[in-house]
Amino acid sequence: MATLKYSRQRELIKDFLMTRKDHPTADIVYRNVRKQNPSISLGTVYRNLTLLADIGEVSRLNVGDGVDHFDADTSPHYHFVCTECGSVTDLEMDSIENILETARANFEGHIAGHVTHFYGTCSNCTHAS
Amino acid sequence: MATLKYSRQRELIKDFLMTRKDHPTADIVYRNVRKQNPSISLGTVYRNLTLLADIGEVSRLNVGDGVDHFDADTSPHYHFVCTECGSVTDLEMDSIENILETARANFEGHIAGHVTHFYGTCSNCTHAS
DNA sequence: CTTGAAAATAGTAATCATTACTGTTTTTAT
DNA sequence: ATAAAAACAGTAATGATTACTATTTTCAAG
Repeated sequence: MATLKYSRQRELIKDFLMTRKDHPTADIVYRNVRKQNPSISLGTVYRNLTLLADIGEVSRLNVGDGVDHFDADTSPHYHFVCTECGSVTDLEMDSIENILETARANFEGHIAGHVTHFYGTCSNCTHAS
Repeated sequence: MATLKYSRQRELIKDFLMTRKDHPTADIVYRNVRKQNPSISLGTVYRNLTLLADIGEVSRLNVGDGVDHFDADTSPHYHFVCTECGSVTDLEMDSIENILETARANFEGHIAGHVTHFYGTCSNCTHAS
């Protein structure tokens, strides 16, 4: 039930997200998609981002800044958050999925996954003094 | 400047938090502290939790459920979030701080720390079918 | 022990991200 | 072509948190 129907708005949102390697918030998506479709509503952006996240076509990131970020790259990777400028970027690094074994070692219950992000000062902000 | 002055309310909040090993939200702190001081206001609870977090006497946890949790135990440790019941508990496990080295390996910038929490089904919810 | 400036409070209003609602428009299977 | 299901635009509502304000506490200095 609830068969998915085509929506131009959803396509625009997904397309925009794929052009970005930073991780925009719903509001940033909204402001950009409006350039192609000035009458799109913020609610539509939210609804579609949630829908896309639910069906696994995008992922929703919570990095503790009070706003959700969205990423069209759903492959497993890690993120860095700059505490100076607030930017959220991908981190090229080896897998740390072994931490799941560490966590499972003496836990009564089922550990399905983990949420990890790193924070500090990005190279831009480090050099900007 | 801004010398800290004693406050009975702040003491009640801190004391309550120390009695709990789960990680209550501001609202839960509020509802409990009211038992000792029925006239305390929610704003006071928020302000003091923020203040205590700022001076490092408690830590603020963001586990992605849209509400901040607070922990009187500021020593480094990890948390587990049950996706069934929403409970947030401590995880007895070895250090995974080595992931910082992994992350720093080829990153231009300064990685100061990481935020990690695990999720899944707690033992209660696993057994409850 | 007073006292007054700084800090904190209670209560309430405001903010901000997000979700819900509603009447209208699109999509698409038949 | 058509009509039920989805989606939409626009707007109202929600919920956590912060800001504001007049009043009360704290506490160092006289």
